[in-house]
Amino acid sequence: MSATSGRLRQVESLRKRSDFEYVREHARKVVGSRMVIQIAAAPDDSIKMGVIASRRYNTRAVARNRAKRLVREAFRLIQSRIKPSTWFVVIVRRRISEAKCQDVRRELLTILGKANAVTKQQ
RNA sequence: UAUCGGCGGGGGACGGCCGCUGCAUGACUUACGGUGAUGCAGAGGAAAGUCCGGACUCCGUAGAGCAGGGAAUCCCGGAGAAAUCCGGGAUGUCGCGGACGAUAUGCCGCGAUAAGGCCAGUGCCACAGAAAAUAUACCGUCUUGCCGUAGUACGGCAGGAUAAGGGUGAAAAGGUGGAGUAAGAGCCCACCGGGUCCUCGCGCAAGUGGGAUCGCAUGGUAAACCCUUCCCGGAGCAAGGUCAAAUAGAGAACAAGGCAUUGCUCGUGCCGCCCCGGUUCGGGAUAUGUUCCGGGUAGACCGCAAAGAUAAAUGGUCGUCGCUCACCGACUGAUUAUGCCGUAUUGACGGCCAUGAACAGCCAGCGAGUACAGAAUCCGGCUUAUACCCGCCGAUACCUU
RNA sequence: GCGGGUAUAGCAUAGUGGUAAUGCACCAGCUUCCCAAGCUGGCUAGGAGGGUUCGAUUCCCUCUACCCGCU
Repeated sequence: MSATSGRLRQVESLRKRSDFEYVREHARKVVGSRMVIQIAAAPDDSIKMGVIASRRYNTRAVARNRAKRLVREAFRLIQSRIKPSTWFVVIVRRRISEAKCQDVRRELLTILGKANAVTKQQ
C-alpha cells in the first residue's frame, strides 16, 4: 500500500482544478497560525493533499516554492498516520516563512488531529 | 591606508540517510498518472523586468498612398541575421578651469552629449519688466512751443527726437574703440563676430579655410504640434494542430406489427405503424431507438527540447570542510617611547639592552554570517537586484615624501 | 506565461509646462445645558531615480507597486 511507505508523489497530490473544487465544496475548515486546511472525505480510499501558496502569501516565487516544499515534506513524514479516505488542501499563511521543517510538521499534525483525521500512534 | 561609486570575472565543495521529476531497459500487476529494480539527466548570471531583435505558428497581403509607430552629427575598422556591442578619430553644442580685469567672442585643457530642421508654417515663453518677437519710450538724455520767476537757469503743460545708461528677467535684439550728433544710434569707419553666394582650396564626410557680398531686426523651445530622410503587415505557444465524452441544437438514413402466398425460408403484395376518433376529414402532441455527417466544449496528446511541468520536479535532515566577520589565547615580526654610549652648539644621526601596547602574519578555540534569487516555446541583446572574494578605474578623507 | 493599463492629502476623485482644486475625514474655535447639524479657520499630496527645459505633477527614459484581460 502506498499510504504506508512514506513518500509523496503525484498520485498523492490533488492535481486537477475539479479536485480542488470538490474539496472546497465538501470541506471543513481548520485554522492554524501558519496554515489553514480544508479537509473533506474522499470519494475513494485514497489520501491526497494539495497546497495553495498564492501571490498574496509572497510575491517572490522562491518564497512560494519554499513554502510548498516544506508542506509537502511535512506531509510525507506524517503520511502513514493519516486516516484513509481523506483529501485536504493546505493554504499557507505568511507566518510560515520563518518556520523550519519540524515546526511545519508539528503544526500540520496538530491541525489534522483537530480534524480527527489522525490515527493513534501504534 | 580606509570608505564610497563604476566596470569586468567568480558567485561554495564533499559525504551519509530519507525523498521528487523525466527518459531508457527489462520484470510484476494489470489497462492505470500502477508497483518495486537498474542506468542516465535534472535552475541562473541574472532563470527576474518584458524594454528591444529574431526563430516558430496562424491570419492578412497586386502595387501605391494615408493613418500610426520607430530611428537621426560625421567617418573608419571589427563581431552579428538583427537588436546591440567593441575600438579609433573628427565636428558642433553645453559645463568647469586657464592665459586675461569686463563684454561679444576666439584659443588651450578636462568632462558631458537621445546632436537633422524653429529665416516651411503654427503654438507657448508664468512672475517681474516700458517692452518677450510685427520690437518697445518707465526712469533717463536731448529738444520745440507756451506759461511762471528779473534771467541763457529752474519748474509746469503740450509735442517731438533718442535704444548710449539704469532697472527686470532664464532670455532684452551683435561686441570693443573711434568718428559723428542737440542727444544718440551699424547712421558711418576699423577690428572681432554673423548671414548669403561661389563649376574656389582642403577633407571620404560632418565641416573648415579663402573670396565676393549684405550693415547685418528676424531670440528660446521640436524628450511642443510639425517638416525632412530612412525603416516597419497583425497577433502571439493561453500561437497553432490532432483525437474527442456528455448535454443541447441542426441535417440525413434506417428500423417496428399483422394478414395473404408457401411444408419452411427468402422474395412479393395489402393493411397498420404517437394519442383522441367507427372511418376519410379534423383536433392535440411531435416523440423512441440505431447509425452517419458537420461542429468543436470537458478532457487527452502534439507543439516541447541531452532539465522541463501544467495545482507546476530539482527537496528535507545530519555531518565534515571552505570563505568572511567578531572575541579570547599562544608564537613570530616590526615601529615608536623610555634608558645608556658615541658624534655634535642645538636640531638630529648611529649603536646597545630590556619591557609593554597599537599593527601585521600564522596556529588553536568559540560564536555568527554565507547574498540576489527558481526555468515554463526557444535563442540573442538591454535594464535592474546581488552577501562575499579577485582585478582595474575614479572620487573623498588621513598620513608620508 | 503572454498582452494591456494605473499611480495626486488619511479616503474618493479633478486638472494642467509656471507649487495643485473639490468632497468626506482629522484638528481648533464659534454656536448649544450637552451632542448632532451649521459657520469660520487650519492640517496634510503628484510612487522612486535620472534627463529635456529658464522652469516638470505634466514631456522622455529606467525601475517599483498595484489592477485588468486571455485557459
